[in-house]
Amino acid sequence: MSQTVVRALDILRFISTSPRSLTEVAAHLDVHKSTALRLLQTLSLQGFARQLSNGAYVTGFGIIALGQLAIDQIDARTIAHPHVQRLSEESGHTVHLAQLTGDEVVYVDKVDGATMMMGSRIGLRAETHSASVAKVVLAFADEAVREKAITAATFQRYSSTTIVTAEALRQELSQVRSRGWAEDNGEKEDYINCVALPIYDARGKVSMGVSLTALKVVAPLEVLRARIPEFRLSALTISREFGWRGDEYGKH
Amino acid sequence: MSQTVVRALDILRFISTSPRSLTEVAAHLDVHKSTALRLLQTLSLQGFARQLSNGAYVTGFGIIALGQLAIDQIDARTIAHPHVQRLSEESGHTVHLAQLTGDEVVYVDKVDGATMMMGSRIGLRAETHSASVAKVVLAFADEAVREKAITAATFQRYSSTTIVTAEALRQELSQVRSRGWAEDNGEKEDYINCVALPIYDARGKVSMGVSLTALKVVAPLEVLRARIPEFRLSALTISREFGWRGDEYGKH
DNA sequence: CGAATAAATTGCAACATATGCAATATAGTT
DNA sequence: AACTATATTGCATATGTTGCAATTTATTCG
Repeated sequence: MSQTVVRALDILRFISTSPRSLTEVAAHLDVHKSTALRLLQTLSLQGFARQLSNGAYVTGFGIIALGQLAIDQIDARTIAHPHVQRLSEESGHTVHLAQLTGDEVVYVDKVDGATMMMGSRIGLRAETHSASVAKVVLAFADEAVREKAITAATFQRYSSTTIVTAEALRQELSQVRSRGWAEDNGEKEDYINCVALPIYDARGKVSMGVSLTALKVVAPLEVLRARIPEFRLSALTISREFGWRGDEYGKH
Repeated sequence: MSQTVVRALDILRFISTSPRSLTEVAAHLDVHKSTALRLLQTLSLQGFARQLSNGAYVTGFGIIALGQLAIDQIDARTIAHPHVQRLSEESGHTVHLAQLTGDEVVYVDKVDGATMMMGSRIGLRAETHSASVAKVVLAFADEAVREKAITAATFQRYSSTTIVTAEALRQELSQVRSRGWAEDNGEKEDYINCVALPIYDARGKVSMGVSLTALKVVAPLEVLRARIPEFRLSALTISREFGWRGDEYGKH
């Protein structure tokens, strides 16, 4: 583990949250200002950081370019994107595609609905105990993977409906397996709800999920539930493109 | 300048082009495999790289997340985006916004037109000697900045119309200043053309440009030129939002 | 399926680099 | 102009990175 590299990457994360002065960066890393300065100089020369006219450091365009290339490289996204796009157009809602990576579920695609732009971000992890795409992927994942994710969950309460214990999450995931889809009833933001379906691959495994998200005032949970039959057709089509050959979607 | 950090960032750029094995990364960096492995392990643990099931390394989701945050942080983009979006919708063409950073011009926003998706990427630099947004920004930039950019240009020939000498570029930029807009007549890709206008800021300076891009078969240069009067209104509006108070757009 | 080959990984001592200190330069405030 | 705060640089040295050798794992071949 390279301490110097960890520090440099930590700087990148720190300056991505808001413009930061040299003094702030040194304090954040708990190193001497000359050390922080040399790391920032290296990052800047390489295009990964840049200085505003007031001296503050922000993320450089080199990161943006790499991020864009990385998004293009996500295989799952290439295959599923036309479906995600169409689902959003047809439903008018925001559609997310997320993928299991290690023991967390990460957003890999997203098309915003007509009425709103959401705070979720490609590249960020979906909350294990609230996000419906995380629930649906973990519900159908290997038990070892599921338990590891549950153990790592923070169970931070965001609203009155947030799941805040491991046992409650296990029960919820059991329900997801029974009915074949996951829900988020305002558990992260109390004015947003969504439903998610699993995507099966060639081996019949689930490592991806797709969700429909909407403001409650625009489409309450019942409205999203009513869309599940047609949503399931899309999820089936996506699954088939990933090589799934099962007979009964959502039931095995 | 931190050699270790430079190596790590070089790895990030290398693996962003296609999935790479440990052996390839070590050869690329010209270091021992154990050195490359430790750097890759550090990047992976920090979420900046990840390993595919076959052992190859690709860009991690941490980079994607940072790239998305960085895009959100670009002030120019926040202000100009509604206009860029509207311009693309109204014209049906791809619209780019680019900004001078140091001595190069970088794409900071882009909305694809109805007919096609383009290869240009937010975060990447616009070609100094061919891209119309680069020409328009440099034409109206300080002479010192312009000369530095011209000196650094590669003048690589991409098509029969590419500008390949510094003197020819200076003449081109002089013409841009005279008529008030820049053009790319298939100079990068011979089937694409575009026109670009400067954006003035509160001090009457130009550090941003906006362009309309189209396939020649869809909209030849004459068609794009014909759009300049209305395009100029948009560029004026954007300039005013950046605080410009001049009387005669494009003429001072 | 075992042998051979190639790639990946790890422990550890050497040494090259990253580090903090002190001095200096620059910017901002009173 | 004086004072304070922030940023920057040269340099000696402490320490973290490095490559080597050994080991483990994966792949290929007969």
